[in-house]
Amino acid sequence: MSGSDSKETGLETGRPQLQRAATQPVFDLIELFFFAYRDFVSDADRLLETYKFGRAHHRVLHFVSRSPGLTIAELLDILKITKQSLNRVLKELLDQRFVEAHTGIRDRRQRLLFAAPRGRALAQELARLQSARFERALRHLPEGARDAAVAFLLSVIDPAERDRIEQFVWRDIPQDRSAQGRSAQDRSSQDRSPQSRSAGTP
Amino acid sequence: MSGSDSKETGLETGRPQLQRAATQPVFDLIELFFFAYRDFVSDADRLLETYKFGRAHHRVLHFVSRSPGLTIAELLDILKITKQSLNRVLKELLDQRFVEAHTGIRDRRQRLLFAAPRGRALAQELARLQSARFERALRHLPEGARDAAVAFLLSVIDPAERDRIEQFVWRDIPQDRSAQGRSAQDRSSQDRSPQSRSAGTP
DNA sequence: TATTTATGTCAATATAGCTGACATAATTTT
DNA sequence: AAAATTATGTCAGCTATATTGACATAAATA
Repeated sequence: MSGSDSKETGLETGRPQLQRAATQPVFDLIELFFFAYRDFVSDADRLLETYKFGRAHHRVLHFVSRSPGLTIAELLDILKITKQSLNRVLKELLDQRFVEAHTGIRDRRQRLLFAAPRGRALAQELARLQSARFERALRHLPEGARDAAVAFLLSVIDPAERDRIEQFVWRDIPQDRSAQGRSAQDRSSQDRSPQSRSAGTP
Repeated sequence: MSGSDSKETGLETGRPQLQRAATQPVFDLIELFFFAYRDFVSDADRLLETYKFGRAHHRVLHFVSRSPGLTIAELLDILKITKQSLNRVLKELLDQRFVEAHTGIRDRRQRLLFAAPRGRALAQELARLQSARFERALRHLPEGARDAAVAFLLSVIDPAERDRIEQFVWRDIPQDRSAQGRSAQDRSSQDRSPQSRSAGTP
């Protein structure tokens, strides 16, 4: 499995990148991804502290806010945690009225989750903070950097998840107030790279 | 959201961006970053399980392996955790001989950390796994996607940290065996950081 | 010599996750 | 209608990762 590669580099020889790629780890991407993510979450962390909330609360609040009417099962599927883990933080968000749950209409077993006003406000502020970091980053990057970043991140995601996530991220949100965004066509217009889309690859 | 783009994006114009940026969160980047990172770490997680190690072990092993002779203080500075937190995992890595510590020569209070053979092997395998994800991603992206990703991630990092990290990531590694190599794009070769090392950083 | 530095360690606490077992109500199947 | 399945909740206990605070020791420095 591992080992195997030990001496052969093909790097010094100035070989084409492809070959090197296959043998030499891309340390820079690995490390930059780590550092970038660490700083990315730190913005929100600081604000959350003032509410005595953690990252788990943030994630729940974010996705509930982004998807009014989300069910527990859907949320679990997005977060990929157990219901016991979810329940702890969700309960706090419910108790403190950052989130509301309404019994499902079609299926009364379900609980449809909605961000309450204060939850919406907090979610918005958190998103604003994190957006600011990206905006600052993009401001100094060349044209097309945003699309390139989107395409890259999307490609890093598990192919099996990619389509679902893509749909989630750019779907039309059944939102009531805050400005809405991106429809399918919207995207295709300014769209990202050619084959950046999806794993379709196969 | 970020939606609006096509028209008021400002990206194309190069400047007005400020306006949109300030008002509409870039939900896509926020969410894609979250999902991409989640999948990124999951590769390593699976392998680490078989050793009964966690992410904390991975990080320590990775940076020690990448920086033979790293001191405790330097490692703490990279990881941004407390020495108590570090000590728990480091002790396990030392006990199980994935990492070795040698008394410093210039300063005998210091412990210089090195990856032992098994540690080097594991670190390499972990890096290989994570690299594979990036390689797969880049394979389907247009020319220049790698540079764009690097530039993006770097820009997302706190400006205060950026130089130090940049130097860390692309410096020449005092490596003994495994083939070395700087990336294709090759930064203007910069060697050891001016102030990167040590906590000296005021 | 006195102080500072690099590191280690003990104890208590918090957060975020996990497994397993069991409970309840609502829906679906038979 | 009874039985099975589904959506959700909950109790209990465990783990991993992190924190703060206090204190200890050896080596380097002032």
